[in-house]
Amino acid sequence: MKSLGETIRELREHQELPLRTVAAFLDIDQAILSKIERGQRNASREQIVKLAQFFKVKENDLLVSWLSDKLVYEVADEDVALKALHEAEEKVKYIMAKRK
Amino acid sequence: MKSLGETIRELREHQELPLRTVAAFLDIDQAILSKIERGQRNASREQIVKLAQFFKVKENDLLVSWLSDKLVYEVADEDVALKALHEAEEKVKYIMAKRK
DNA sequence: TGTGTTTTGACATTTTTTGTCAAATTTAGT
DNA sequence: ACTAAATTTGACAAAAAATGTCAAAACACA
Repeated sequence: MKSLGETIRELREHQELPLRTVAAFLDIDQAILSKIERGQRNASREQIVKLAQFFKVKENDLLVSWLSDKLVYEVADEDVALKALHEAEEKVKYIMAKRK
Repeated sequence: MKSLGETIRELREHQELPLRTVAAFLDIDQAILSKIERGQRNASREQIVKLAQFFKVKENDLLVSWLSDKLVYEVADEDVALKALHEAEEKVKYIMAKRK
C-alpha cells in the first residue's frame, strides 16, 4: 500500500526526471514537489490531476491514493481511527443511496 | 446513522436546555453551537470532549461520530469516496501493525 | 572537487477556520 | 395577535493553517 508520495516519486525516478521538470509542469517550486513526495506537504487536487496527466496514469488511481492519504492523516493518532473510517463508509453509502 | 450535530441536538433537547447553556459550558457563542448542531461548522476536538462530559456520554462515541463526519466531509463530491475510505482503512491497519 | 539534484528552513502571502456580535427569524405561550 | 425566549443568519475580525518562493545546506557521484 504505497503513499501518494512514494507513488509519484517512483513514477518520476522511473523516467529519470529531476524534480525540476515535474515541478515546472505543475507550475510550482521543486521544493514543494520534494515535500509532497516525502509526505511533508499535501498536494492539491489540481496537482494530482496534472500529475496523472503528466505520468499518463489513471487519474482515479492517483486520486484514491491522494484522498486516502489525507484521510489517514485526519485520523492519525486517534484511537478510534478504524471505527471512524468504518462509520464514515456507512455514512457515505447512506448519502449515496439517498441521492438516487 | 446520526451525524454528530443531530446527536448533540437530541441530547440537548432531551434535557430541554437552550443553546445558551451548553454554549456557555463550551465557552463559545451560542451561534457557533447552533451551526455545529446543524452541521454548518465543525466542532473542535476539545469541544467534543467537553460535550461528552457535559452530557455524560462516552467520549469515544462522540469522537467517532465527530471524526466520521469530518471524513465524510473530506470525501464528499469525490467519485472515489468509498475506494479512498477503504484504502485509508488498509493504510491505518498497516500503520497500526507496524507500531507494534 | 565540481556539478547537478534534493532537502531544509526562514519567510511572505493567501485562504480557511474560529469566533463575536447584532439583527432577523422562528417558536411557544397567553 | 403580542410578547418573550430561543434560534438562525450573516457581516465582520482575529487567529491559524496552507501554499508558495527563495536561497542556502546537504547529498550523490563522476
